[in-house]
Amino acid sequence: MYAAQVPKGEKTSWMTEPTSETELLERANKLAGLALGTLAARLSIPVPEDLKRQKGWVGMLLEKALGAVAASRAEPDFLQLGIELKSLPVDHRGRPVESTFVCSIALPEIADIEWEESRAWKKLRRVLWVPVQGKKEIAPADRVIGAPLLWSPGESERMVLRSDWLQLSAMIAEGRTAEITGHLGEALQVRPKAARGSSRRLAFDEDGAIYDEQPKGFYLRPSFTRALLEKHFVLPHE
DNA sequence: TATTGATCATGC
DNA sequence: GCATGATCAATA
Repeated sequence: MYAAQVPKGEKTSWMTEPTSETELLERANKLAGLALGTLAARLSIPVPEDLKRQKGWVGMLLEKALGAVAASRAEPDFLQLGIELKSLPVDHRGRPVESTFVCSIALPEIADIEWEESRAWKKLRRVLWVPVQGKKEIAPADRVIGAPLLWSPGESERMVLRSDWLQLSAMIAEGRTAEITGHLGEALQVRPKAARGSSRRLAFDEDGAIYDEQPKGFYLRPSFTRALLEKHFVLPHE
């Protein structure tokens, strides 16, 4: 049915990994202006009424539409290209309405890792941001996809990210994870990341004693993603 | 109302 | 259980 409306060759291209940045960007540009319901119909993917029980639905949909390989791994979505795909929920002014999850924190190993070798940096060194209307008032099917941004942090952004990461990972390495809250970090913060409150993983305190604590992850604050969008797009003030 | 802490689905 | 994809919802 919908297949007849798809130009020849395009349907299969959605299923394969893009081989260049240009190809990825071309695909992403074609999605701009589309409602999620329209895209989902093309891919024969059911659309949920809301995202309460399918919080990652938008991200998964974009992955399929752009040809990312669906697999769990602590590497960028487009491995060959070294590019991470991130959907970014925005309000009517184009401002992010949520923080952006970056990566989980491997407590035992973070002590001996350099920033340049960190999971966080590997994910953030090159990101394809795809803004999507993200206000709850708009049903998922009606949310419109925005213009994509292929981004790498600039010098000042790198400094801020590195500084936050250094501070937070040092605290973890010193066994001071109990002192870490979401208040810390200018751009990068540490927050819980788990399937349930009872999830536990190994950690150690200042005396080196091992104990269980809630799994945590790095998140990008909305102020940071807002600034990077404003740097590349003209967004309304107010 | 902005932000932090809690939570949901899926795959291996 | 832990990685991926995130948003929900209580609270400051």
